[in-house]
Amino acid sequence: MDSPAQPGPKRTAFLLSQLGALASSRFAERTREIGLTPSEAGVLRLIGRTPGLSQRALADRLGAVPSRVVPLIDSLQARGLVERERSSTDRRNYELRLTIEGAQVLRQLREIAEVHEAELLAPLTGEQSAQLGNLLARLAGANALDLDLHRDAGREDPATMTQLHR
Amino acid sequence: MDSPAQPGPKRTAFLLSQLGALASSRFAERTREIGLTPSEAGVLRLIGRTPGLSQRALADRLGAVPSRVVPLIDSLQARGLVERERSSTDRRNYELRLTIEGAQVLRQLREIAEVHEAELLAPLTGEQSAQLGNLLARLAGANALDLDLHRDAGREDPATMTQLHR
DNA sequence: TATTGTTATACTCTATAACTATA
DNA sequence: TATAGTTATAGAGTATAACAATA
Repeated sequence: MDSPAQPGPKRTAFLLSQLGALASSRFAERTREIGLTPSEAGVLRLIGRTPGLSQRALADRLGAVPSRVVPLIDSLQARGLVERERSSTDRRNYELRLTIEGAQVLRQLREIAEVHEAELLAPLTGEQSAQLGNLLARLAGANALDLDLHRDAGREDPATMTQLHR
Repeated sequence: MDSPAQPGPKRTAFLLSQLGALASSRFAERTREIGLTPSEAGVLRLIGRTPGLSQRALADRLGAVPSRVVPLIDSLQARGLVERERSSTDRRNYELRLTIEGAQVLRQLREIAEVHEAELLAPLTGEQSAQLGNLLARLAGANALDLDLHRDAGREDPATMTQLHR
């Protein structure tokens, strides 16, 4: 049915693109099951990590435009997962925080991420998975990938798969 | 460096998503320099591999809808890279082929892919690159990925995520 | 009646820029 | 004047479904 993979060039970069897309799409499918888009999942994760941050700061960390953040927070707020509170020191901006329910959903999200990872790497042995993780980490570091979202990974590493900006 | 103990989730799936997106976006940037979107590049590759195929067959292999293929071929044809010829056995469908120029652009595309891969994997040693290629191939095989396609972003599911190029 | 390709339409997502309220 | 947030609008990209030609 499909051609024999072969010609000259290796296809590692190609595979990386495809598998990355597959991983993103599978993760999106899982978050959808709990009523969240990947973007919303990313927002919950960032607010959980930095309670009290403003929409502007959130937009910056997402690499998004402020106007885009508005309906995102609107939706999460309408579902009771996030709350806006006017800053007492500068009434122009909000301080964003997770509600109790929001924190609970974030925990669900972390479980989802673990299951997602386990299933994705199921075809590999434990050693192979570790190897893959190391190689990818090396690539990410060398490419100065936006690990901004991952620095500080000391204790609360949320492991959300997708950000707003792709 | 790496948090060893702890139920802290690994981040391999996350890295895979991020690096895949990075690889796709870098490749898109390169194809754009020769006036092609990633989708168009994929079309050229498929036609080059299977000369004479119909738009319907192309759509199927792209995981796209036939109506989407029309403007894609229109554009490539207008630039003299692809030609439509009515099938003599079934006049309903076209047989798609690359023109001389189209074949030339396809060769450019292959060079671009090689450079792209080399730069992406530059941070790794040759052995590490080979290792990574093997691990990714194993994952792709286990997940029944179609290795002929160059997917830009999540596909695999009718209602998935947004595509990435701009 | 079924199928290939086409067109027309609508929907989704996103950015841009104008607007308000605070500073 | 500058900044946080909001709203309105437009643009790109895509799918859906009706359509014409051919089988």
